[in-house]
Amino acid sequence: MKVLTKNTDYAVRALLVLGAHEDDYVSAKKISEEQGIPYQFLRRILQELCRHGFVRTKEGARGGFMLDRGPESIKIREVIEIFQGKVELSECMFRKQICSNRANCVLRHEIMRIEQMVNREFEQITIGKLLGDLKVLENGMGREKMKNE
Amino acid sequence: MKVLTKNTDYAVRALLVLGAHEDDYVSAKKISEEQGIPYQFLRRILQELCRHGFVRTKEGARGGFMLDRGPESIKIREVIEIFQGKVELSECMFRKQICSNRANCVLRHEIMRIEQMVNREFEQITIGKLLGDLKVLENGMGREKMKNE
DNA sequence: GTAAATGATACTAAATTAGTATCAGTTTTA
DNA sequence: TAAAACTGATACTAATTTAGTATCATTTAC
Repeated sequence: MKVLTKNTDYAVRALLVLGAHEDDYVSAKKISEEQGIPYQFLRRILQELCRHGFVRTKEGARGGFMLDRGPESIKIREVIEIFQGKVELSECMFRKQICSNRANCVLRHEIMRIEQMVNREFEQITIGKLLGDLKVLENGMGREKMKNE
Repeated sequence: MKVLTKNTDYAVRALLVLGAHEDDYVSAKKISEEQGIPYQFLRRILQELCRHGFVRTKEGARGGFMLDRGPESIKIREVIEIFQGKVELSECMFRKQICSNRANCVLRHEIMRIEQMVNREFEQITIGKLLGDLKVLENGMGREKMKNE
C-alpha cells in the first residue's frame, strides 16, 4: 500500500529545491539532475504546478521556475490533491449492500474519521516547514555527526 | 487517491457476513449474491483469508466458510496488510537526493508519524466493532426512521 | 452417483502510474 | 540575427497494479 506516488514525491522535491533558491529561476534540467528525476516527467509536473499557481515560469534561455507562493503557505495536502485527487479511503467501502438498506452507516464514519485525520496532518506539513527541517539537519550536523556520511 | 482496494473492501464485507452467522458455514456463492461481489473474485479472497487463518472452510456440499477467530480479534489493519501490504506512505519520499547526504531525515519523520497514526486507527477497528455498529443501526432504526428506506 | 461445495491456478481486461518523445514558441547572448 | 537554452503543449509507450473470469480437480452430503 503505497500512498504517495512519484508524481507527488517529485513535485514536493521540486518545490523544496525552488524554495531553497527563492529568488532565482531554476531550470527543470537543473532540478532534474540535482534530484535524479526523469527530465520530461518533471517538466510535466512543473507545468502542472504552474497551472495551479504554485510556481511561475520564465521561458527562454536563463528561464525556469520559481515559487509563486510563500513556502509556508504551500501545504503537502494541496500537492497530493493535484496529482492524486482527494484523500478518500474508498469510494465508499460498504456502501452498497451492507449500508444501503441500513441508513447512513456508522462504518463509514470510522473511515471518514481516519480520512479527516490524515488530511489534517498533510494540511499542516508545508514546504516551508520541510525547508526548516532540512536546515536544522544541515546545521545540527556540522562536525560531530558528519563523519557518518 | 483511493486507499482501500476492492480486495480489502470485499474481504471486510465477507468477514462481516461470516461474523453475522457465527456458527454456520456460509458458501462463497451466498456471500457473493448477498453482497454483490463477483463470485470467482470472492472465492480467491476467501481462500487467502483461509491461508492466513482468519476463516476455516469445509469442502463439499453444505460446505463453506466460517470465522476461525473471534470477530473482536480481527483487525482491519490485518486485512489491509494481506491484500495491500503494509501501510507505507511512500517507499521513502525524499530518500535519494535530499536525504541521503543529510542523515536520517526529519522529513521522513513527518511521513512516518502519519503512517503510524493511520496504522493505529486501523488497528483499533475490528470486525467485532463493526458488527456492533451494524446492530446499533438496525435497532436504533426500528420503526421511526424505517419509512425513509 | 450427482449436486453443491472448495482448492488451486492460469488467464484476461481495465485502470493507473511512470516514463519518453516531439515540435512549436520564447528569450538570452554572442 | 542565429544558435543555445529554455518552457508550452501534447501524444505516445511501457510497466505495474487492480479487477475480474475461467477451468479442472477434489471433497462431501444426500
